[in-house]
Amino acid sequence: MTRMHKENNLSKNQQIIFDLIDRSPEPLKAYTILYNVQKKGINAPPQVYRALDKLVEIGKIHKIESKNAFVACKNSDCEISKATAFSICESCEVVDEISDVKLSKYLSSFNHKKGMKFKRFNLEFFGLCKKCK
Amino acid sequence: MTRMHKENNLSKNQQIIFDLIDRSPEPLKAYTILYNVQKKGINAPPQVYRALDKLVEIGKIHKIESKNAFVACKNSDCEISKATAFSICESCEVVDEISDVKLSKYLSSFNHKKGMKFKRFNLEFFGLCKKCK
DNA sequence: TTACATAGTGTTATATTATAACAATTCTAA
DNA sequence: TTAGAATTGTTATAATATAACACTATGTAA
Repeated sequence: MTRMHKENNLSKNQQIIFDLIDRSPEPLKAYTILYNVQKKGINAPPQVYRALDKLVEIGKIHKIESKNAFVACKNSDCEISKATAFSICESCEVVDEISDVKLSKYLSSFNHKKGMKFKRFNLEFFGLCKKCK
Repeated sequence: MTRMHKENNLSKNQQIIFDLIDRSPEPLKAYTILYNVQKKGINAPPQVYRALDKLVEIGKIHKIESKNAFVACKNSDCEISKATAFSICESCEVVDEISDVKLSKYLSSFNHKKGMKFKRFNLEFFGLCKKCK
């Protein structure tokens, strides 16, 4: 019956949750998402976490690890969330995804002395944003 | 009564918990720490989390955000945990603190286009370590 | 030395974040 | 059209983290 929204590769729950995150001016936590989609028939944590996991996996959203919160990817050419960088204001908590080609290239080509080859990185900068400083 | 171990600025609980983390070859989670220090009279989560908070604050340990786990600082000249970088093996889960002066300088002087001034960053690289690849 | 502020401790309870497990449905590709 | 894969719905529970409060220890400045 209810068709999946395969035109953009997202299932029903994935689309509902992505839309919510994408429209949010700030990172959303899993349970905040849950409360906001209960009217759409998503009732339980696993439904939310499953959609989040998938959205992270395909690079539509990113997890801000220091906040346990999720933002939509604003960086269409980030290689499927393999190289993420964020700025986080410690006062107003605003989060921005950083799209800096030089930074991204520098880190993507960084090689560990101990012989480890990196596939992915996540960088979080903290400070005060323009407004707050 | 029991003197605090002020010779090195750590209180009793802080010292017990730091020693455990420092001796561990891998990042430790808060409840793993709790189970391991109960014989020393630390009984409840808040005691562990308070010590962890303080140890992070003074730079003796770092939190690996993607794992909710803690490691001792191996990098005596990292400016009190203001600039941290780690390599994490996705297979064996080994974590190493990266001490790379060039990397550290590059990131510490990185300036956001949007006018934010950074005070601190945390970088986590993921991949396969020498053994696992 | 006292007394006061600050930091640390111990404790119970609870909040927050995340997953296990299982049955059913929907989608996709052959 | 049918089998495998992905998704959904659901209940229960695990794992991570903090609130709140009473108390003790410590450092320091009068």
